[in-house]
Amino acid sequence: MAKDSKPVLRFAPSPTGYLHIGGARTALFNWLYAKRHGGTFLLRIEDTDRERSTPEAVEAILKGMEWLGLNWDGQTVYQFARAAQHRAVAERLLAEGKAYRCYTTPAELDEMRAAQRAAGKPIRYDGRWRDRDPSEAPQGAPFVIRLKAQQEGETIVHDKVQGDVRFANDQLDDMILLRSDGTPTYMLAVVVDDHDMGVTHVIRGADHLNNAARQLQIIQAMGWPVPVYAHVPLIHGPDGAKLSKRHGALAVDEYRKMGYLPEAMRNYLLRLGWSHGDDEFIPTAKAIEWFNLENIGKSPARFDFKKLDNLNGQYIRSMDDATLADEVADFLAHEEPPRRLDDRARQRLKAAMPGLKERAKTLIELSQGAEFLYADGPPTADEAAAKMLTPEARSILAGLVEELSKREWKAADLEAATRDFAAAKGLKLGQVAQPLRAALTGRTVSPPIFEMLQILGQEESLARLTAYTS
RNA sequence: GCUCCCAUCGUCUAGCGGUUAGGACGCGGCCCUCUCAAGGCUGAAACACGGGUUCGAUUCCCGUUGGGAGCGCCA
Repeated sequence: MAKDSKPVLRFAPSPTGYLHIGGARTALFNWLYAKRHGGTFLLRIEDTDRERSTPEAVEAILKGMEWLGLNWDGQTVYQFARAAQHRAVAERLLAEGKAYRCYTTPAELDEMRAAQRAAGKPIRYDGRWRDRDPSEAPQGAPFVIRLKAQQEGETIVHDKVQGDVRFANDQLDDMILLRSDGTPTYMLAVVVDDHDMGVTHVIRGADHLNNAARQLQIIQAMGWPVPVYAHVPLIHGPDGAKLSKRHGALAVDEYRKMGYLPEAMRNYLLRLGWSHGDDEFIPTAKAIEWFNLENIGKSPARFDFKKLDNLNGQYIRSMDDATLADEVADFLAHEEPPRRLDDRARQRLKAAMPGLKERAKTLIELSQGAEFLYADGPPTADEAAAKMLTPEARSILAGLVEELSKREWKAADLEAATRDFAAAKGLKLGQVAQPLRAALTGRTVSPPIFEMLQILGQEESLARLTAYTS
């Protein structure tokens, strides 16, 4: 990268499954770096595996990126569409004597690997066609094109996260560039695409570190500039093993359904493997300002829902009430089946939000905690609430309703009335407030009850309370 | 088997030769309190092991052990 030019980043998932949490973090790091340096963030779908790539997976990846707010620049590049360019590079390498045709059959390769395994030898292509004269080629037999890789010296990957990683060239075999059906392999395709797209920085999972050395050999053979590499350690499950569906390797869409906020996800993912001193709460603007490659940790991290929950709760609390109310309404509308809140429900939701939001870690908890606001009439009491509404409690409630009816329907007045009532009866406030809560909300847990009385209004509140006093 | 990477509280991490090893999540206690939260205070909790280098190692080097990734005509 020239000193004054802007970096070009890319996220290059293969559409063989949904966008999982590891891919999401890789995308986030690329996106942040591009934003930080005023660069470009591209998206390339690596769909050269025709067998396993699906349109559904492409859709899921695009949706996931959008939900996470990771917008990319320009058109999405589909790798398969660029096969001709990939092939041209292979042909050029062949013409220059930097690649060769290999006629080894899959069966022969299997046999070779089995023998190597049995002998405890490293498993790699033995180069049996590397130096053969083309005239020895079997007529009309299928062949692949292999890179005539450097065999001496070493290939060094200068990595921003891993440091200088050295590979002895005799450990790297002659990789396939073009398959026997003429289609390019991943190794060739990435290198050619990154070059053609002007990619200057490659931030990707550490599972590609070994590949980097091989890709470097192609880059060198072509005499192309080498991008800056940053191989990010993988994310592990809670048990330390590779992340799988068992733990956190869910589609990012699942996190949406679990009620997490995109910004909280970004914050959590960022802190998983990257740090900025003791900072934990890092809104996106700060993340863009602070993100760098130097502070990416070298060891794999485990996914922890508890911490995500906490962070999500912090974001919920920091949001303004109107936005959050819309967020909840939107979340409910996406449920199966969808639930639509009418205007009154929305107004109550917004009004109750200050009390609601500090009691929820996810949108699910938030919407459930507000359940009693959505519809009129006495809510169905849950088990604990029903148990609390004993005959004694009901008679206390009856007395309270009488006092409340005389007051102005304002939280402070209602609370004063209730306190007076409790004092007069020789009861603790809780002995009155809890039955009140149970009758009004159907729960034993709720936001401050006097505020809820005010939000529900006199008519609705009394309707709910008297349902238990007659 | 071969190559490569990693190793600080249970988890995420700060630390970049000399610190009472810091923060966050989670967990315990106290305070606040109409419930539950939130908030405040507080407690328990870590340098994997063995050799070096050094006046001095969590920090630098080597090894061991333990994790992980890769070794396809997959990406």
